[in-house]
Amino acid sequence: MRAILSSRHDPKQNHLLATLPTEVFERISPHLELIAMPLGETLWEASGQLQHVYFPTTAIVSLHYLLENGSSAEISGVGNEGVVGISLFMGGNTTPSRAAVCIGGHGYRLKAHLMMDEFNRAGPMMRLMLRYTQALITHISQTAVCNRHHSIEQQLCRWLLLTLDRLPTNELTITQELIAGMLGVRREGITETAGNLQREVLISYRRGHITALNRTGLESHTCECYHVVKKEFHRLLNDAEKKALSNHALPSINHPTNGGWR
Amino acid sequence: MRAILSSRHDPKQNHLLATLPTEVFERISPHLELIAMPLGETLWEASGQLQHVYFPTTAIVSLHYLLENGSSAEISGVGNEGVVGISLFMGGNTTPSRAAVCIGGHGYRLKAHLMMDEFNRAGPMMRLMLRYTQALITHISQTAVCNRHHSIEQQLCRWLLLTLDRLPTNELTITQELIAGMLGVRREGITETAGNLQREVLISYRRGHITALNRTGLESHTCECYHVVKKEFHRLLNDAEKKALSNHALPSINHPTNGGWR
DNA sequence: AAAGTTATGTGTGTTAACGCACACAGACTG
DNA sequence: CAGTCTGTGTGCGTTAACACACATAACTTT
Repeated sequence: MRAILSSRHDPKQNHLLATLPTEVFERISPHLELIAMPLGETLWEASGQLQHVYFPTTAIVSLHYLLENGSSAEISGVGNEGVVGISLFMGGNTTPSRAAVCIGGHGYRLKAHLMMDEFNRAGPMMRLMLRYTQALITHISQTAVCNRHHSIEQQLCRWLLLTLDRLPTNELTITQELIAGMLGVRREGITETAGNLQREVLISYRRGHITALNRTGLESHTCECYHVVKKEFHRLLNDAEKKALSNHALPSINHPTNGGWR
Repeated sequence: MRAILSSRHDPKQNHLLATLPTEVFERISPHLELIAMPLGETLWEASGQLQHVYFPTTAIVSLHYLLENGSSAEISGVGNEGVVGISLFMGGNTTPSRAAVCIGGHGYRLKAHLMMDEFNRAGPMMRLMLRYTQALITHISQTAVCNRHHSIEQQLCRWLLLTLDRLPTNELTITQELIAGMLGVRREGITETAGNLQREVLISYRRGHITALNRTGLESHTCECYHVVKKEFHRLLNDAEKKALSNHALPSINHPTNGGWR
């Protein structure tokens, strides 16, 4: 179900794809399939087998875990800075967690076996995926720490900032209920906290929409976790990409200055 | 500072080393250096560069994060089932977290460049390390979920079980204060919970030592997180090792039935 | 425009974990 | 064997987040 290839869509809106050397990109680009990723769509259930890997451009996917008692918690989000489905090339092919679209939009997907072929060349694609995986590990780790020690307000700000950083706008289309599910807290807790942030004119919201009004203000209300994650993604996927991807004399080109992930 | 190679020590006490095909093992084994890993020793500070990777045999290392306010939380532990220093081959060479020995013992280390040489062959070593990394990601993810939703008692039981599974004995040499640091809770919380568990004759303890008396009982007091982690490690590093490591017609041999990680 | 659906607002009581303060006791040291 | 650490036990009061129960309000559908 190949969708319309309008000029509004470009695989290089995904920073990982944009970072690949031309040679690699040209090899896979005929097989990149533009897809709509509507809010709520499930990419896989816990322990489901992967048929594709997904490179979001305007969508954001939440990797999260459902507990036996029905509560949930997000492990990490993935937007235009990343790829969904790392367990494919890490060797497990599946995980105990789920993946679902939490901000609707678009993305590109690539068939699992084509990704494996490219990964198995042990070239720039492999190195890029491993670096991304390392960044993701930091993100997950920081989620663990944040869950333990920080307040709902700090966590909400962290989540909003990380999400906004992946989008061109400063408006999110999402309900408070969904956010509560991500953070693994009660919906009422989000309502109360969002109310406070709105009173301080850091955000404004209406039914199903949140707009950031003051990013600096949000940053001052969040915890160090936001900055740690940010910094690590930058270090692994921007700073070092030139030298790192070109290990073993493989040239790397075409790195956007910072890819919006600042 | 090569230590005494007594018959009590054998690199294959580490399950990853034991899983490597003979050819690979024989290539690196001359460079495996037996080291004492005394309680409290720091393998690296946050953002420190890696000189070695470590394969614990009888020691257990805690990967954890120190917050600006001084509190801490463990991200994951690593014992004889794993390796410390994955950021080396993932491409980052460092992480924002620390690594310190939390159960004293021994292990083997391998110089960073030798590990990289072997990894870069893109053979069984690489595949094994990636599978381990995937298992570690599950462990970290589950820590995040557990931190959000489960009680101190459940978490203490999880931590004790995961730790005991890595050791031949059922006695741990560790203080309640240290455990509190791992779980990121107050020491008093551990004292109280441990008191309850002792009253129920699941454990017994004295100053600096904890002995498990009833594993089944502990399992019934822990949360699903313990089982999820267990199962995933088994799936990735035992079940699948034969076929998975031997992708591309590379033979795998010498897999201990379950390596104590049941 | 009315009806239905889904999102948000607010209140009340409950609780697990916290922070602090200090008593006590096991274990090593001189 | 006394002295000194360093762990463990216990008792406060405090608090953030919880669970549950509704009221209200904003979009959607017909």
